Order: sequence, then structure tokens, then C-alpha cells
Amino acid sequence: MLLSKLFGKTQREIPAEADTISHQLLLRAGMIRQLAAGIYSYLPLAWRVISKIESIVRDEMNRAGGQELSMPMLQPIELWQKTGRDLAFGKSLFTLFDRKERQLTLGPTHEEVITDLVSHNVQSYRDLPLLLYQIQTKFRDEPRPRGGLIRVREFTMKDLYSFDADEDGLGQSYGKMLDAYHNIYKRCGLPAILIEADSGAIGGKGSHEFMVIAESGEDEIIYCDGCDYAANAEKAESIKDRADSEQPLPVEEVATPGYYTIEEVSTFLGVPRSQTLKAVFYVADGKLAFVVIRGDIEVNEVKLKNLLHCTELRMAGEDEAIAAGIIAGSASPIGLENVRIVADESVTSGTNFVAGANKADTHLKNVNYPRDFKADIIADISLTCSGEGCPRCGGKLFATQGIEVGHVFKLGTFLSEKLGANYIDAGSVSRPIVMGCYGIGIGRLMAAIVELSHDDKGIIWPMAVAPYQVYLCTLFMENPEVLKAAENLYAELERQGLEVLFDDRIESPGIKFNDADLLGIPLRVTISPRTLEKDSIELKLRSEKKAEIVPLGEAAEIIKKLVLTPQAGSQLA
RNA sequence: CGGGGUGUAGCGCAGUCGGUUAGCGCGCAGCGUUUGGGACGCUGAGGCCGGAGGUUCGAAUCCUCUCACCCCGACCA
Repeated sequence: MLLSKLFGKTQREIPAEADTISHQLLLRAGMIRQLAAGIYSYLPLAWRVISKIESIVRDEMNRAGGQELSMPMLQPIELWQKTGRDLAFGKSLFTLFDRKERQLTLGPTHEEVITDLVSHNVQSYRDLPLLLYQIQTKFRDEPRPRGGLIRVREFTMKDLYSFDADEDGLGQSYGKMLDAYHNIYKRCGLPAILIEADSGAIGGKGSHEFMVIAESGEDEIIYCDGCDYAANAEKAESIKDRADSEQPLPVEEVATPGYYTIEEVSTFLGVPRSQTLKAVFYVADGKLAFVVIRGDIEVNEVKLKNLLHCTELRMAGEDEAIAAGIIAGSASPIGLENVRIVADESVTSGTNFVAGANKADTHLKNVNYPRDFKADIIADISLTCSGEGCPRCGGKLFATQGIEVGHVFKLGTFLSEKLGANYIDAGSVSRPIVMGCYGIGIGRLMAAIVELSHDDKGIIWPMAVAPYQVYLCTLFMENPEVLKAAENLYAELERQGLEVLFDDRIESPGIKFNDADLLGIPLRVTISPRTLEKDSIELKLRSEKKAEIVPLGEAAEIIKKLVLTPQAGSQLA
């Protein structure tokens, strides 16, 4: 490809709208262009990277036994109503009406469609297991797109669905996918780690995410330094320090005029925050829930949402709390009636707590569970923080930010049951098919690569996904010898099947080198009067500082060898 | 949806107590001189100043409404 003809211009200045590295670099390299919030065009260079990632993904899916197909993006809303997931996705569904006023949605994912499809094509256990996938555009009306390609509203996704006869089969399919995913990230040069995850709107009973550690990531990862435990903060469990255990004392009322927050009350009364109980009010699908948790611990709303099996969860307004008979600032689970009380396990890890008295400017000392109050539900609904104990080995937990580059779910049978996807087992009994689903966002994967593989000059593409393998950089093109040598080498490399971006522009060396660095092509080949004096060319890997001079006659062969070295050019190797 | 911010040329910005024909840098086109890490000179093209309404002799500038985009949060795969 001639750079002079390439669609897409590099930019020297950073566009004001971009503040994550990958967004800035992809824009400056002229690879993407935003059309609306979370909606992007992919220019030729970006599209080549996307295609290469897709090829790797496709290859690994096929190797794992997957069969590629294509399903509609336009989906009747009725299908979603059957599974109830229209509510789970809520406003994230892009919906539209056809001319007959029938409501459709632009597919945010394809469990419904594929389960329906499979229900018509699978009858017997002999048809299972089955791995079906597609690589296709998804639409999700995100509340807030962000970070360039990190979170968008229209994106290409590889989604594979597994269908098995039983849990064991699902386990095997799941295992195959985990292996395939590891291969994909490795081939893309991404050091992705597997962590435990919440299954969110997709539903199901088990889920893992593949993460790459990056500051610009949206997710918080909790990991242990002693063992291999790692989980999304939404899901992570931990061992919290116990508050000191004492003999339970009788409940005592104390005046706390003007002290409302945990911080104020604990300071005023001279007790540690871990010896207080905090009350937080939520509205779950319209019903008030009173949450009690130790004062030094925060509520994990994802855990709470899962516990309450609700589709909408929000903090209650003060007026809603008052309407339920709660005194804000001195709220208490003690003596509260007609309100669902949810307690975190932490209420059992201490004694003689300070809690609200449900009476203005008053708190209670020496509150003990379950002596003084009952909870309708008691469970782990706590947020895990850095520094707490690992639930597996007791080691110390740490927190870091990560980008989710893949998510896999054990769905089980809830979708197949609702959509009638059954099979006949060997004993002629009809059973629901056991499902799993496995997704990778292709564009986000590209952004994650840039996020992890760049320097202050620009992108550093790993060879396997680079838009071109070789950047043929000519200095002083107007010199006929340079022109001739470059054209010959270009032709030779193309003949060898290498992907070459030929910078045939008449520009100063500085511009050419800077553009080469920005675009991040893994191998740069420079031809100039200076190299030709010695009948040679210069080779430089984008990931390396040093350049190397090689004889013109051997150039093509050496270049080919470098290109075929898989880790060439990657900062991640 | 709550909080904050920004909309002026392809990109980055100035101009905003109302006052000629809306500027600067980069980029773009032409000519010339240069050039192994973003050269220089000259010439030139490119703007419904996000949109609508209002105030005024006069609005990029003041007022009202509105739209879009970004960031934080909520939310989210």
C-alpha cells in the first residue's frame, strides 16, 4: 500500500475529546473517527487490525470445534419478553418499530435468537454438544459511552454459544473456551488474566472475565498476592477484620445531638467505625429495603441486587425513607416494622455496636445481633477493598484497574427452559439444553492492545495484529536511486506476500519517522542516499531503540524472517 | 438520571464588559529554497462562531430555550 494513497491522515495534536491513551493514539493515527457518542467509523488501518483480530478469534473458535453462522441483528421484542431479559437490559436495548408498529430491538447479544434457532434444530442428545458462533455488530444503548473504543454503543463482537446435555458437558465446553480465549490473547500479545465475575444482565450461575491490567480500565480487580484468587470487585469476597469481641452489654440510649454520619457518631462516642452499624436504604423494584452493614464497610450494590433478585436497584430518597418511618441520621433496624431488613454478614462479626435509635439525635450503644434485631435476609453484600484477607488462602488482597476483554458465562437452563430448547436423552426423557455463552469485543480488544503497547511516540503493534508488517520509509524520494531501490524492494516484499506500507511521500525525514512511530508498524525499513552509499538499508523494530544496517541484497530475506518471528515488534513479548 | 465542563476552519486554540471585512498556530493547495527525527519564505483556499428565538441602529459577544460532545458518578457485558 502506498502511504500517499492511504485514506486517513495522521494528526500532530491530540484531539480535545480524548483523554485515554488508546483513544488519543487511534485518533492521531487517523484510524478511527467518532460519528456520535459511542459510535465510530473504522478507517482502513483500524479495519485491517480488526480483521486480523477477527481472523485469530475465528481460527481459535474453529479449532475449539465452533461452527460459524450469522444471525439477525433485528430481533422481535417478543422474543426478549419471553425470557424477561427485555427488563434486565432495560434502556440499554435500542428499540424501533416497523411499518406495522411491531416493536423490534437491535440485538445487544444473541442468546434469545440462538436458543430459538437451536430449539428447532436439536432434538436428541446425539445432536449435542454444539458450539455455534458469529462475529457481528452489537448494539447497546449504554448510559455513558467512554474512553474511545473502550465502551461504545455499536461494536463488533464474537459471541459463541455452547449447548450441552448436562452440567458436565457445559464444564467441558467452558473449559474449551477458556483455553481458546487464552490462545487468542496470547496471539494478540495481550497479557490477559482470568478472574471471577458477576453475570449481570446476561444471567446464569457462573461467570469469568478476562482482564488486562490498565489504568484506563473501568473495572476494579481484586487479587491475592498469596494465591491465584482474582475477582471483579463486583463479585469479590474477602475476610474482614473482626471487631473486638466483648461480653454483650445491655442496650443503652445515648444522646448524639447533631451527629449523623458514621464518622461523626464514632468520633463523638469514641468508638471505632468498625464498632458501629450503618443503615443504607435502597429501593428494589419499587420496594424499600433497609440495609444494615458494619460502619467501616461499604455496600456492594451488585451483590445486593443479585440477592434481592431485582432488575432495578437505587438508593432511596430521604422522603421515601421518612415515609417508611425511618429517622435519617439515626436510622435503626431495631423496632422497625413493615420494612424488609437486609443485613450484611459483618453484623455478626462484632459485639456491642453503636446503631441508630430511630429517634432524632439519639443512638443506641451495645446493640448485638441477633439479640436486638432480626434481619429478613443475612448475606455477604459487602464491598471488598484492598488490604482485606483473601477468602481462599487468607493472604492479602490488592486492587487494580482493568479492561474487560472477554466474558464467559455458564448460563445453565434458564433460557432453554423459557424458549423450549429441549432434547431427548438416551432414556427418552425430554430435558432442557444446558447453555453457556462466551463473548469478546473486537474493537475493545484493539483498544486494549494500544493501551498496553505504546510509547510517547505512538502505537507499537504486535506483529500478529499490525495493520501492515513493514513500514518502507524512503528519505529523499526525489533521488532516482532511492526511488528505484525502494520500488524494487517494495515489489520484492509484496511478491513474498509481506504486508508493506510504502511511505512514498516527498516529506522531510522527521515527518516520516514520526508518522512511522505513530502508526506503530512493527518493522521499519529505511532507504536513503546514505544507506545506498553502502549498498544497504536500515532495519528498525518499532519496539527497539536500535537500528541495524543490512546489505540491500539480503534485505528481503532478513525482513521476511523478522516478520515471521511472531513476537517481533511487540512491547508485550 | 445527578454533578462539572466544552461547542469559533480538518486539528489545537484566541476573540466574549456588544462596534469595521472573525483571528493565530498546525494541517491543506501552488511556487521556490531546504531536509537522517515534525525546515523556511511567498501566495492562496477553507467559517450559516452548535441550533432556534429574543434584546439592539448593530450580536461570536447580552437574554431565553434547545441540541451535541467530553469528564466524574449512577448504570452497564
